Amino acid sequence: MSGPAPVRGFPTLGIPHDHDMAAFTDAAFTRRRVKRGECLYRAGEAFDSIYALVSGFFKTSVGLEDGRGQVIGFHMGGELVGMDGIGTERYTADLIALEDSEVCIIPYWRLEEAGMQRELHRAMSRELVRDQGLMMLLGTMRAEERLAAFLLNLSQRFVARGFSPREFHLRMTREEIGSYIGLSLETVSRLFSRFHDDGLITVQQKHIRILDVAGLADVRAHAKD
Amino acid sequence: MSGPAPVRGFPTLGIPHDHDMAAFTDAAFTRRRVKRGECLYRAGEAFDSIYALVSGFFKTSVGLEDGRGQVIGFHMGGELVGMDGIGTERYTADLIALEDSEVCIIPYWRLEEAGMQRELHRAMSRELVRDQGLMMLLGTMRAEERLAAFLLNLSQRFVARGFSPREFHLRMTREEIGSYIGLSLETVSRLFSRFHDDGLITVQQKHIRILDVAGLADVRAHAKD
DNA sequence: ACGGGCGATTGATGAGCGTCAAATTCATTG
DNA sequence: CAATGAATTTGACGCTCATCAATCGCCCGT
Repeated sequence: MSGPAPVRGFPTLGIPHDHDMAAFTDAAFTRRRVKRGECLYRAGEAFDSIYALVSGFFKTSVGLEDGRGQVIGFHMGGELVGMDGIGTERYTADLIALEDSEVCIIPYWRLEEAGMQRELHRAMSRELVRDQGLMMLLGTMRAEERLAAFLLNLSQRFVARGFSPREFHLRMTREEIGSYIGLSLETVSRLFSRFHDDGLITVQQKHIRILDVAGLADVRAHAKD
Repeated sequence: MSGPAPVRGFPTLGIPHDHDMAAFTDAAFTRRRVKRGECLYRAGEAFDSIYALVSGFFKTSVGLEDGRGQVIGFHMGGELVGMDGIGTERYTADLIALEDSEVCIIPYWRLEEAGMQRELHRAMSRELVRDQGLMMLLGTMRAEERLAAFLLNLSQRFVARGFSPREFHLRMTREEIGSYIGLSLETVSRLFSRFHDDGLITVQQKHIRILDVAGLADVRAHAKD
């Protein structure tokens, strides 16, 4: 009696395929356009709605009273955000658009009557798994591995949405990347340069092209050597 | 137009008060006793049930194929675990009892017919917030602050369950603590000794007594000095 | 009760990465 | 189009914390 083989996959930092989102972006819910830099909700505000991201790019971040804060997630079209507010009736993080975007506003109470709870469960569960991946990254990986994992994850999510997996524009600053993966902005910049020198990627400002996917995956996998 | 003041609280690493758990531990669901070291589910196994922890102490951990792994949560009576399996129909982490314990087995499909989805939403949302706290800890805090935050969180959770907030038994090893908060077991041990020398706590093996709550909170709050 | 083994403590050493600083490039606005 | 400020790059330095190693003590089972 061996049972199913344990899945020991590498942390995903986000599930590439968010299917079944069509139900959330249906015409039944009101849409809203948000411009770059705009904030959909802030930590502490009363919770009322969940947001289905239709298009664009977002970050969620939390702050400490002493000013220190951290980016805890990047989000793109097809993802659901705001579920952190269900438990306490208040959002616990800020959601900020990193480019002009569009969202669907889904009042929480309407989920029940719409019979979309299964979808909500799945979305929340996926976020729990995503968080597990980020905690693994922050807890066990070294700087190189973190950035490689970050880039590969972005690549996966872009390709799942019909964009090129090898060439994309970063919507966030080095500082935001560093905050997300637990590094200083200088270290992030240095690692971009090193990956560039090693022929793994090309970097021009926020434009990234991945030249050697396998090489990046190796960086991510090998602890030290 | 100022809006509600943003709540900039310190990461909680777990919500002390898990009310409304009574519905989950009702006689309607089958109970099971697990002995120390036993495993309720493993990463990769087919998901079917959620578990309501009645009594005892547990850890959840995930592994990497190269052997590196991490403790991603400690759980005690009154908490709900296993929701990570909903999205993929497979658990994504191991759940292991750290002492003789008791759980309620809640088949996922029975949640709907029991009308307990609201409770499930709340429980999952609280876990999302807990994960946010741990990511903050792993991403922005220094070693001292991490251990102080860990101890204060344990204290809060114990008192919420009717135990003493200032005196308790650690159910986990130094290695498991270190894995959870992103430090080596040696650093954890050294910090226990330092806190002891500073008069903040007394440590005898796994028996902890908190002497100076405010002092610990200060360690947690002050970045450097 | 006793022995074996795991967990914990403590020290020494150095690597990794944060911090400070300066120069450079890019983006945005008047 | 020029100018100002923000974002990025790169270097130098040092601190924090991981690693390696040895010892000690507690807990468990026989």
